[in-house]
Amino acid sequence: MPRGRPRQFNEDDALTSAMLLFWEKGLSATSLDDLALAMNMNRPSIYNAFGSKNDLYRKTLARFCSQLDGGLQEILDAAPKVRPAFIAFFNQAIEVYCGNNPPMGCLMICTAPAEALSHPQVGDDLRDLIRRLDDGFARRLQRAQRDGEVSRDLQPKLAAKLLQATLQTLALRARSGASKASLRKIARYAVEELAR
Amino acid sequence: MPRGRPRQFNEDDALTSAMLLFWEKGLSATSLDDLALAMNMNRPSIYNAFGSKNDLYRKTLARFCSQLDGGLQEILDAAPKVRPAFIAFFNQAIEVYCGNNPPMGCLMICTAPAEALSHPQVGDDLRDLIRRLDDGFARRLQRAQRDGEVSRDLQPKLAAKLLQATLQTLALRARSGASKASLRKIARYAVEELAR
DNA sequence: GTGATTTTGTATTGTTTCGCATAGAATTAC
DNA sequence: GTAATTCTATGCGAAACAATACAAAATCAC
Repeated sequence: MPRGRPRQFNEDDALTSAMLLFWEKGLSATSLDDLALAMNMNRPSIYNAFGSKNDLYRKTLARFCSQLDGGLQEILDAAPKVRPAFIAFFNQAIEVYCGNNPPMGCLMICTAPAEALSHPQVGDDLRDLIRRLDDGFARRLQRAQRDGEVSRDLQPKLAAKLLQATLQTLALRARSGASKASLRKIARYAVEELAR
Repeated sequence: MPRGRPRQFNEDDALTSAMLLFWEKGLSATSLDDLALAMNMNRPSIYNAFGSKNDLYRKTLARFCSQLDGGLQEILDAAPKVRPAFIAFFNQAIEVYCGNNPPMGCLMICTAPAEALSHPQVGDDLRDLIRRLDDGFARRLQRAQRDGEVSRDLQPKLAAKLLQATLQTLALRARSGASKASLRKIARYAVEELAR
């Protein structure tokens, strides 16, 4: 049990509120006043709990990515057949990318690149996510190759990068207003053409 | 010949300087002081010549895109064979994306999504570029289909969207530090798998 | 030359920004 | 109870911000 005055806010909820704001407006365009309002906290409490604005942004990135890279990787591994696995993965991503109003795409892909050069740590976060997804996709394709589900002369590492390109285009297109249906078509075609 | 005091700056050079700054830092993180310094202009002169900071950003977007969508579309149409055409297109894009130090990717793809929701006109600019590239790619694939270069059951419009996904991943990966060589591999594999 | 016109440079507007200092409130340990 | 601890709340302050006002400077038309 902590000693002092109990916190008035729920750390997880506050982080979610911050994430939604960063997701919509990006890092630079979001002010601490905006955050304080949305998180229902005073600025000093934010500093105390999460550090600087940059720290807070990176914490929202980390949680977003661990869910994406964890929860979705699970989907990928669960399904026994590779193509339904990827289809389910992409459909879940589409739900996230289009799940807000207006659709906001991917927090990382749509807001981090703009900051990556000014804030090297954000660049590192971006690079890490890309690499983890490349690796996860490649492993799933290699498994499918062992299972004889895909051609022997498919190149898992390169195909994985194009499947991630597909994920990225879903994020960007979602943010620019594309419909779920059109995104699902892209995903289905990508899986047919790239994992065969 | 203009009537009043002659301009001390070259509009094209000034726009280029502004573009490089926006390209590196994005719209929100770039201040008018930064711009004035880089463009070698006073703030009032910037307003007079280019309007508000948003207007200036969108003017840099417009010029960047017209070069991308014009100059590169030319490459695409010039080559008689579809796969070399796309390879040349992607290699040219890689040169642009990795042509600065550090590599900055694509001005539109790496900086506009973050602003797209707060500034609807930027969202429109993004949507327009995506649509124009989809259309240009699809037309080139249809031509290849008429020429018998690619399979009759290839779906040009969907394949075009995946080729654009390839272009986008090149931009994002360039900005997160990937080497030209690794990007060229991705491009080559994408053309092999998607335009066949 | 004179007046019209456009750009330049200085200065300043009022706002917003981040991060913190400080005092007050709420809880636990003893 | 009292002291220690931790969070809250008001609000400060120095800096940065976008945008404009205004006069001086530089050109053209005539």
